[in-house]
Parts: sequence; C-alpha cells; structure tokens
Amino acid sequence: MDDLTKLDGVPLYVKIRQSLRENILNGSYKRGEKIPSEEELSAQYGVSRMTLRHSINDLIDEGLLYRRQGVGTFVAHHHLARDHSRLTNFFENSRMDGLQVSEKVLDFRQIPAKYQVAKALNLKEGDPVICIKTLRFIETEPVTVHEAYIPMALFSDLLNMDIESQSQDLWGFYERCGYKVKRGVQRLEARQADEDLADMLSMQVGAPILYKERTLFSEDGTPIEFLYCFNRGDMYSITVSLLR
Amino acid sequence: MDDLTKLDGVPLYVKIRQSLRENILNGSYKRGEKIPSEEELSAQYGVSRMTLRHSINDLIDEGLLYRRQGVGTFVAHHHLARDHSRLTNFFENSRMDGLQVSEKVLDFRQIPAKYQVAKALNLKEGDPVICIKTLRFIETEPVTVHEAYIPMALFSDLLNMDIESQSQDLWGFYERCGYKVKRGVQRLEARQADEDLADMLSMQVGAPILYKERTLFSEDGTPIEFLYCFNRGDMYSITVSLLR
DNA sequence: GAGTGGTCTAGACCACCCG
DNA sequence: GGGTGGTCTAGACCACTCG
Repeated sequence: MDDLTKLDGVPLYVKIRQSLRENILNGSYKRGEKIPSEEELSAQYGVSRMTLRHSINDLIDEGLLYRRQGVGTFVAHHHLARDHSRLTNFFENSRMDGLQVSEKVLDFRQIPAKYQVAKALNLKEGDPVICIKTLRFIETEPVTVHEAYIPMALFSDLLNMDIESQSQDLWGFYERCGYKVKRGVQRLEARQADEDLADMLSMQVGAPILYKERTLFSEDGTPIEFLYCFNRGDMYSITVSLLR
Repeated sequence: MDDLTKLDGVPLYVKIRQSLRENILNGSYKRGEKIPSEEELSAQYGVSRMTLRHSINDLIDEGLLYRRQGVGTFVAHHHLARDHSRLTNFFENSRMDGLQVSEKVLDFRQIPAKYQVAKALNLKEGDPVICIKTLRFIETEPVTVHEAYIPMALFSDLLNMDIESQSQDLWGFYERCGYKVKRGVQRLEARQADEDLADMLSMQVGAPILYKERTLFSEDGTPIEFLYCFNRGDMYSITVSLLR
C-alpha cells in the first residue's frame, strides 16, 4: 500500500481522487445516486478513512460530490464546467477553443504610477511601473485593447527583454520571476467605444465595450499586475462560476 | 479538551480557526511573516496536528495564509475582500452598502420553457416554468430589468403566493422549498439598450447595458433558476474574485 | 542536519437521519 | 437502532528547504 506512494511519488489520496472521479464521469456512480460509504470505500482502497476523506473533500470542492450528514455521499446532478470557475488568460482560453490568436504591442515603457494603478499595486503614486499596452486579435479581427501595469520593483528585468516574445506569456514571465499568479479580482462594466477605441477595434463610436479592471495576486498576496481591458461587445463575453 | 467540543457543540477546529483569524486580522501575526509551526501551534492549542491543519487549511482557502513546504506557514500580504469571491444577490449587496432598494413586478406567470431556458434548467422545451420579471430600483432610479425562470416542477407553490412579498427574497423561497442556492454560473456581455429597455431604465436607446445570464444550482447540482438580467451600464458594475 | 510541511494510520466517540 | 458522515487522537515516516 505505502509502496504505491513511494514507487511513483503520487500520494494515495490523489490516486483515489482520480479513481473516484473516473467512476463519476464514466457513469459507474450515477448522478444523484449515493456512492459507497466512507468505511466501505476506505476498505476497498485499503487506506484509512482520513485518507479517503481527503479525496472526497477535493471532489466536493470541485462540485462533483456532496455530502448529507447521517445519510451518505452523493454524485451531484450537474457538473459545472471547471474552466469557468478558474482564472484563465486570453491566449490559453482562445487557443483551447481552437482559435488563431495574435497580438500587436502598442506601447511598452516605464512610467510613474497614476493613483488608481498605485493603489491597486500597493505602491505610492509616482512609483515606477511598466506599462504594456497591446491590441489582441482573434482570427485577424481586433477584439481587445489590453493595458497592463506591473511594479518595476518586481519585474525590472522585462525592460531588458524582447517584449514581443514575452507579451503573450506574461503570466509565465511573472512565474519565472518568482511570482506565480494565484488569485485575481476583476470588475466589469458596460461602456461605449470612444473615438480611439472605435478606431483600434474597428467598430463604430458608441458601440458597446465590455470593460474590465483586474488585479492579479500571487499566492502570498503580493499584487502582481493591474489591468485595464477593453473588449469588443459583439465578440467577447466573460463567464464565471461562483460559490454561495 | 474534548469537553470544549461538547460544552457548546462548536468543533475545536472552528474555534482554533477563529482564534488564528483574529491573530491575523488584529496584527498579532503580521502580513508576510511566518506563524508558529504546526507542531508548536498544536501543542499551544492542545490538539493533534491533524486538527490544527484542518483550521489552517480553511484559512488558506480564505486567502489569509499560505504554506511553503519545508519552510513554514505565512500570513498573506493582501487579504481579498471576501464578498467578491461569493455569489450574492442584489438586495443583500445594495442594502449592505446602505442603499434604498425596491422593485416592481412586471410579469409573473406560468409559461412553457423556450429552448435556452429549458436547456439551462435541464428541462425539455415546452416544460412548464414560472417567469418572474421585475424592474429594480436603487434610490428611486431604475437600474435593472430582471427576468428569472424557475422550474414549475420544483416551485409550483409560488403561484399560490403573493409574489410581491416573495420577489425580493427568491433565494429564501427556494431554500424553504428545499433548494438552497450553492453555486452559480454567469455570463456577462456589453450590449446596447433597445427601445423597450431604454424606456424601462430611463436611458437613451443605444446606451450601454451590462447584460448577464445566470444559472443557479443547489448543493446537489439541481438547476434552480435561469436568469436574464439587463443592468444600466452607468449605474452598475460587477466584481468577482477568482482563483487560478 | 534541523526544521518544516505532506501524507498516512488505526483506531475512537459523537451527531445526525431514517425506517 | 443501525448506518452515515463529523470530529479527533497520537503517533509515524517522508520530502522539501535552508544554512
């Protein structure tokens, strides 16, 4: 039993979680039905009940299972698409949908932080930040103007690099600097295109824009990036899933 | 030790979690700093390490702490506002901000489900649903047209009730019927007001609308409600926080 | 090597739900 | 009363990080 852990370095609760997930997804455990009790399953997998509960807790967090005290553990009726409960980035998202995406760098330089940027990044007004402004395309159509600000104090290396090679994988760059993206807070508004935006996004002045402000944080809570994002209303929607 | 559990019925890990949370929020444990090791803390609280880890895991989920294997457990630098990572409803939200909110019922009747509604609620096209359409006001300003559909099969009781008394607490009504709101998936778009919307929301035709579609689910994954929501762009924004 | 978190055990008693 | 999940223990060994 413990041998299994040691052989491949994969914890038992991860293997059991995977096994249970397969049973749920392939229908061995049917939607709405009770799965075997924790005692039964721990005997079946040859582990202690605590270990088995670790696996089940993970699957409950994913929304695949739910518990009713004194009754049992059940398969949820509806399985939420996992993608939408997670923070993802534009290029990941679009490429998963099989779309051709590209971008053009409009601006890239160090500037002093304005009030809102400084506040979001936990800096003082005027502290140095790097501004990366890009225009993003899906299949040759311009869809998004993207204006990101990152603290110079954390990411000054970027100025010595070729921005064209980094701009499509900023999150990877952050991670290589020791700041892995873990959480984000975003605010969404409906706006209208002004002349500049209309021009860049090939739309009419006054056409709807899905406006997004977002701050990204690493696991330790350091603000990594503050972003303004202007999305063509007719080409772009945002899906999120939330817990009560 | 166990006495504590029995006296008031509050589990130890909940008490310890609360104690740790207080130490973090009042600054006894400072942002970015290491808290005592798990062994130390479990001795301090007089519990086993597994119980202590239960408390810490909860605080990590909340974003207050993070772990680094082989190093220690640390207080996160930034504490996300908890409100925004959770599904909340209009009246809760606005009243917490101290605003006067009200609503007018525009439509309330049983109809056959159209394709999109049926699909979201896991019904067949034409299955009976209840439509509740309302206009919502903040401080006498109309801000939202709200069009909810709920399965007749689950909530037929509503037809015998006074909708005016229930419409501001639909989630409470769902819960009293045995379906507690637990998860939701929403999709957001920027649109423009057509003549009807412009009229209802006292705005000009073509003005920006933050459009939202949302499906609510109970813990067991049953779809409870499907919603179309048209929000005045100049009065309404939506904030969400997400995990990577 | 010392200290830390990651995993795991083999039990135990309790609270809850249902027939 | 019997079955279920909820909580808890007192250890153990491992993997990782750092000085």
